[in-house]
Amino acid sequence: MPELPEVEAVRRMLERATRGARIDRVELRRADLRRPFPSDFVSRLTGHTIQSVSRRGKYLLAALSSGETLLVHLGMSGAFRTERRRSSSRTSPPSDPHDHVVIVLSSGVVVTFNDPRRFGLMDLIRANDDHEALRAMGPEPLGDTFDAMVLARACVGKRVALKVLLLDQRLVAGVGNIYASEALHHAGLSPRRRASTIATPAGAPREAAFKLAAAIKVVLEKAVDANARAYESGRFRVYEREAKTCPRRHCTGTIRRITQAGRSTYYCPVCQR
DNA sequence: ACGCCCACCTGGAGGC
DNA sequence: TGCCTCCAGGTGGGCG
Repeated sequence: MPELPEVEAVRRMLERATRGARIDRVELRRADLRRPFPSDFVSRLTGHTIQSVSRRGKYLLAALSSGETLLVHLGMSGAFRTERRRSSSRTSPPSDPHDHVVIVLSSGVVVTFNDPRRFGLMDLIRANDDHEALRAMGPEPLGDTFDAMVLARACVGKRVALKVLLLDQRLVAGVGNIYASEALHHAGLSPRRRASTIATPAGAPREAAFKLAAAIKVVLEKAVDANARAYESGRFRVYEREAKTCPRRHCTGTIRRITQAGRSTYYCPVCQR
């Protein structure tokens, strides 16, 4: 599930469910996800209040009253669910073998992190600089700091395919395999095109860079809105639509699936150049 | 520095 | 029914 729009939906849900509540109890069901939890993870959470839940790229950041921040990445299959604690029940709530972390809040809300593939990540940091991925992360695509100039400068001299570059979180934060395909289709650009071709050697944006920067914003904004209304938004223009007719008006192409850097890319060879 | 490959892990879908 | 293969929306380490 989780690229920027889905992570943003989770952020909104978590903020509503947890903001201002104190963490009364933390239950760790295993010692690691993709990496081990900090050894003092439980004690550094317990007793502190969740002040806000923000997002950076695909990471969630819960600011705690202790001054520390709980950092969460959902990986491929991570998900949170929240429920009210049933008062006086001594039996544990229904759980699944992939419920790895259970956080009980003073408000009576129980937040459970479930992650079958365990590609997720949880850590505690004091500042954003404490975490390598955050330090190196590119601009937020929906903010003012990301535009065609930034995109073009990052493309200078790069022989990688555009699609592959879009997955690099150091270029722009939060774009994943689905929205990379979607943005390229929206921009009318081939996913196989070398990144360097959208900028001049000096790093100035060509027409394609303006189109692509704008397309990234439009596609992600729409998905954020759609996710805010209903969780599984589900309608993509090219992703998982191999052999279907290209949805672009007046285009008669057929969507193709190719593999780039080991991942599926979907595109229309007719209208994406 | 760059670009490519693969490993990390489980589960679901589809073929035989 | 079962067994096998392939596929999955992310990351990062290691290699040439």
